[in-house]
Amino acid sequence: MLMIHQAAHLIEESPLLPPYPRTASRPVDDLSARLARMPVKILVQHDQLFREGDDKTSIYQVVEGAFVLYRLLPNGRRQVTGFAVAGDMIGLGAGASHRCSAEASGAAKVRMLPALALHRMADEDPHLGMQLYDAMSQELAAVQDLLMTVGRLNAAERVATFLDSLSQRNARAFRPADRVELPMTRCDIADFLGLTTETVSRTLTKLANSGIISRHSGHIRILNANALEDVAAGDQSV
Amino acid sequence: MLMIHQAAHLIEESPLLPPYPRTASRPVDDLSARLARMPVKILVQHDQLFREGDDKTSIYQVVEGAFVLYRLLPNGRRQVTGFAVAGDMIGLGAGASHRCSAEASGAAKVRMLPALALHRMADEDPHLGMQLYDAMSQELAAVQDLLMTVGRLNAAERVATFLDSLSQRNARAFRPADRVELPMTRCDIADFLGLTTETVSRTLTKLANSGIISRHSGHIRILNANALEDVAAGDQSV
DNA sequence: CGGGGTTTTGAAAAGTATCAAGGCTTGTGG
DNA sequence: CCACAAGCCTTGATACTTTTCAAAACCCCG
Repeated sequence: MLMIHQAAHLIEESPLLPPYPRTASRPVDDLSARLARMPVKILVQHDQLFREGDDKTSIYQVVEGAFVLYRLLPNGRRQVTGFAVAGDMIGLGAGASHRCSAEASGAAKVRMLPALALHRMADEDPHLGMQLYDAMSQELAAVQDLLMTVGRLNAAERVATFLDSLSQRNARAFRPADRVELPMTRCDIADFLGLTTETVSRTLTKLANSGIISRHSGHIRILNANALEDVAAGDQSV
Repeated sequence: MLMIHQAAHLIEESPLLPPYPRTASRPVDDLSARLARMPVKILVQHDQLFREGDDKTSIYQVVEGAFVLYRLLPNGRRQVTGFAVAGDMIGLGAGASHRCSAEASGAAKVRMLPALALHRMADEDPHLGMQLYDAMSQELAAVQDLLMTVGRLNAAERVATFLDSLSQRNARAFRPADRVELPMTRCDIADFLGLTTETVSRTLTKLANSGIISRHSGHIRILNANALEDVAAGDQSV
């Protein structure tokens, strides 16, 4: 059961802006200020913010935790389109209904802004439209990167690319680049990369056996970043 | 060699707005009027409007012909991100450089609008930003659809989905839905769907042998639309 | 300490890519 | 008008990658 919880908790501005698994949008300046005054909703693992096809009543900004954004086929197959972490916007887009589902991958907090409020803001602030344009451009770029990864890379290249992008995200946030947290399940990663959990697992095993990474619970460590990039680029096999 | 050709040729407003292979943007209202007064550039097959990484000096609207939008990996593998036909905008996006290459798949004409002019328009017209936001939202939706197709469908489902979407595009344009033009090469289709040309060809052969389609030069005919949708949905194999 | 879910591992099967060659189209030039 | 050349498309045989099915190992939490 979802709960609304009032709290004056400021969103820490995370300085990372990776080109990749980030499919959710980065905060839009004017929006951030407005959102800071909005109520916080608390979610537990597997709570859904919304589902594909739902009316777009609100947009959200992640305060804490991580979300998995995905679409489902009638037969149950799933494509994860992105992961959203603290600072990311979820639910932007001009349509009247959500084009994907958003689910908390663990305990999480979001701020919510009614879609109507966003429209009012757009009428009043002539710059907001261009800021939203900018945010969507970045989302588009991220999905195009993912499309290339899924459409043209083999399993090892996909997994290595994924780890490398997370590592680079850390570097941008001035965190150690060699420790990569994996808050999502193998299944989430597989559905993101267009693989099966077994293939993801096997590939991680091979990378570990090659001495390129080491596995630990909840995270992996990159032992040889150059080799990882070589694998991602297809210049080295595992 | 590319040539600039002045002509007062009005862009015919094509009524189609498919959710799918359309990755290029639909014209934005205020933009259309402005573009109608811009010069027309004439291109021949394989002429490139721009390449990935080029400075974004102009944006374009297709007047005639078709364009292939794609990204390349260092090793030459290619992912086609979309096809642009008459009426579509090419090159929209907030970044300073192009994120993909655009190549004419045959003789083509475009109108070009300098990027600076677009920025000036945005400053003057407060609605333009939201219209661009809208256009990018649609592009994003199209790429997400494609991502799902490439990441989670098998070869037969991908090809059937592709043909079905082209058919539906025709229906929306009040053209016969059973005749589907294929102005692009098998290679373009393969690079769009994340397959090889051989697999695309084999799949078309199977669909033809099943009596679902018939093949002709430059187009295919859909003989059994229901069966095609079943194949696309994975409810029927070929 | 136990139990459910996740992750890893193995063996076999299926699907797609690769390599190779032949056929078809289209446009060109004799 | 026909022959030819070049590129595109199709088809076949084979190899490889990834999935599928199955089971064991691991981990976290109560």
